[in-house]
Amino acid sequence: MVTLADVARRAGVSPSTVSYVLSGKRAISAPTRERVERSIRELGYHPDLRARALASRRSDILALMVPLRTDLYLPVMMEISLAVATAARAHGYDVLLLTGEEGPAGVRRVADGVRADGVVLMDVQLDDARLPPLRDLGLPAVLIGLPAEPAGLNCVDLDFTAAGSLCVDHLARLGHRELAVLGEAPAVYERGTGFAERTLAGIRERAGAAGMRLLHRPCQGGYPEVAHTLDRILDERPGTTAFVLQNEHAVEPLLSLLRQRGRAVPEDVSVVAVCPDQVAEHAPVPLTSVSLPAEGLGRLAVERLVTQLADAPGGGWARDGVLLLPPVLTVRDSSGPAPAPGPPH
Amino acid sequence: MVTLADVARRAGVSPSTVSYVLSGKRAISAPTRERVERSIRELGYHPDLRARALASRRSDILALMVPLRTDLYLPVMMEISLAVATAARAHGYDVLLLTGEEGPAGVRRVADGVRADGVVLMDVQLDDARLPPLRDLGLPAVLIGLPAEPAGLNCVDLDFTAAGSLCVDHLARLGHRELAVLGEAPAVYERGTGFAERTLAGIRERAGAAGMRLLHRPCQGGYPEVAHTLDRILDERPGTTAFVLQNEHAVEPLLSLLRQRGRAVPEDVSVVAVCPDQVAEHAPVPLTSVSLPAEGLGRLAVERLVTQLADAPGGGWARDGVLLLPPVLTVRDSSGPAPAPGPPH
DNA sequence: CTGAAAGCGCTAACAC
DNA sequence: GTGTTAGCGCTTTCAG
Repeated sequence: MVTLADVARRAGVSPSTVSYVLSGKRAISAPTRERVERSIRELGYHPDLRARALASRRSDILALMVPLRTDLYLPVMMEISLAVATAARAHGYDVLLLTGEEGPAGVRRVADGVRADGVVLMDVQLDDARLPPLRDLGLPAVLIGLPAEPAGLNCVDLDFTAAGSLCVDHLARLGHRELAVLGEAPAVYERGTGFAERTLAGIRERAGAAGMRLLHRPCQGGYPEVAHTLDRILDERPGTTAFVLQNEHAVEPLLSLLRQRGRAVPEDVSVVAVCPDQVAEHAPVPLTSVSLPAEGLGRLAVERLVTQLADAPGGGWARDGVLLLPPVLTVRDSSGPAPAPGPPH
Repeated sequence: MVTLADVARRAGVSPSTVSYVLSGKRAISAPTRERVERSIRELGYHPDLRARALASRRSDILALMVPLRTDLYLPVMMEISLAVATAARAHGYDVLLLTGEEGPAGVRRVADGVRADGVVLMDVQLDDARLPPLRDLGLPAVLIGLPAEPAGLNCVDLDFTAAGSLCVDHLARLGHRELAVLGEAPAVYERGTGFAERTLAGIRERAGAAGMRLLHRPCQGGYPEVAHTLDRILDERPGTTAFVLQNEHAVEPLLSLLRQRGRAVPEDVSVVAVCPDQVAEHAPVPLTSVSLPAEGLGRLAVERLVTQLADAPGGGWARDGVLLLPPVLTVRDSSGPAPAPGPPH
């Protein structure tokens, strides 16, 4: 293995000079730099990142903790992960992949072993067990999601409350008065995943303001489950003309089933979803939707973390607090004017 | 930060003794070990992994290179990634996440900087640009997928050829004589992704042996594309009674469209897919399928890599060559006896 | 069974 | 503008 000392010897300079040429942390005369660079090239030298990490006390590694659940919509998680990896590379960092399975212990492992300079946490629960160790250990972190008590934490997320409101606004303007929400799986609510409830809150608030009737039913993905839930809804509120949808697993089934039940989209009922654009675009009926900006969230998380690391090398705390991205609604083919009131189906 | 030296001092032993207690690499008397362990506990000592990596010349990190493509079925990739992460942890390794975007340069980065002890490569192309650096640098590696020239490489994959054959066997036994293959997107074939062609080869071979007529059409996912391809197929071969399907993005559209075209599954046409079980189970009609063992592949890859690292610390080469998992077909609701020959639809 | 000491390869004061 | 040198915290010979 070629070491920095080898390079220095061959260039006839001291090791520190080579180091400084590499880091740019002090001025080097042109001829010296030239010789060092030639030496590096000729020897095919590459710095040993482990040694650098030890000596400099920074590993240039960011840890990313991704959920390990099957009831979540994997593509979104994957997209965020890849965005994090890509953004991290763009800032000179590598990414260490931790599974949510590890929980708080994973956070400790990383902090105690000094494996990473900071951590990005995905799938943050309202009362997330990983937060206490994070605070105790002072590990620089950014959360994707919003816990119940975000004080002193650096969080980024979609403004789900506003997203919910936006969906309702759109439907209200189209004249809809009877709204049904096909929610996330019950497990998601029980677990205390904030986004589901925030979306609902936004929907509720705006539906109330607009004088709409509202029915909310949690719903697991899959045909049988959606069929059951849909039938209950239509039974209870036959006049329902609009659906808001948050569970990506329910998109296909819902559209399919509505057609089977003889309700045309968007002529008879409108459907609006909160989901990734890709899902909305590729649905049987392209969906009017508020997009879930997976890529943006990942990139943003990294940028905030990198900033934090630069500002306070060695464990500074969040300076920016919570950042909620404003939702954007794209009108596609699944929403239209409420049908003229007539005899129930 | 608590260091090993602190622990040693407090326990009244030498640093090396503490190190040996930790590594178990030499016998330690019970009382000594006891004092060291107490000292560790009381001080809350955790070894600095960077220092350990430098001194021991192993980082206990595995690199994982995941594709960064949108035309691939992300859930499979995600599942493999998580399986790799989980398996790696079970063997005491952390996982570094690299994106395929980095290509050969990524492999070099890891090897040159000694960031990881080995690497797992996903989405391997027939003529993969990452393989030359891998061979040159002697970085221990396992590929998930099968390149054109696997000599000297450690590869794991599903036996896609056998998977194709298995699908055809099943359909042949049910009496089908006219078979259509809805293939992967054209881009996938062009790129030289081996699995698509291997599946097709298996299908071709067996269909020939069984005297079946066979039509293959590449097909991108999405409703419009599948609709177009399906119509072409039915136009060209109205007597088609069986479909084999490999592109997960085409599952929903195909089933939907068949229904729209008045062909009942499985009464009029049978559909068999090569896809993850989860996709097969959650389709509108649960699909008879050969499962894509994402989790198994990930775990297997890690196990082989770990073995390789243990056998030849510091860059040993593959010892086991190629391992292809035998395919397993699960009969669900989408396949049935060929309909009695009658007038075309 | 235990200790002393020489590194691992790089960084960053501290000198000049 | 450059060199000297003491670490970073752990592992691992070599001695005993």
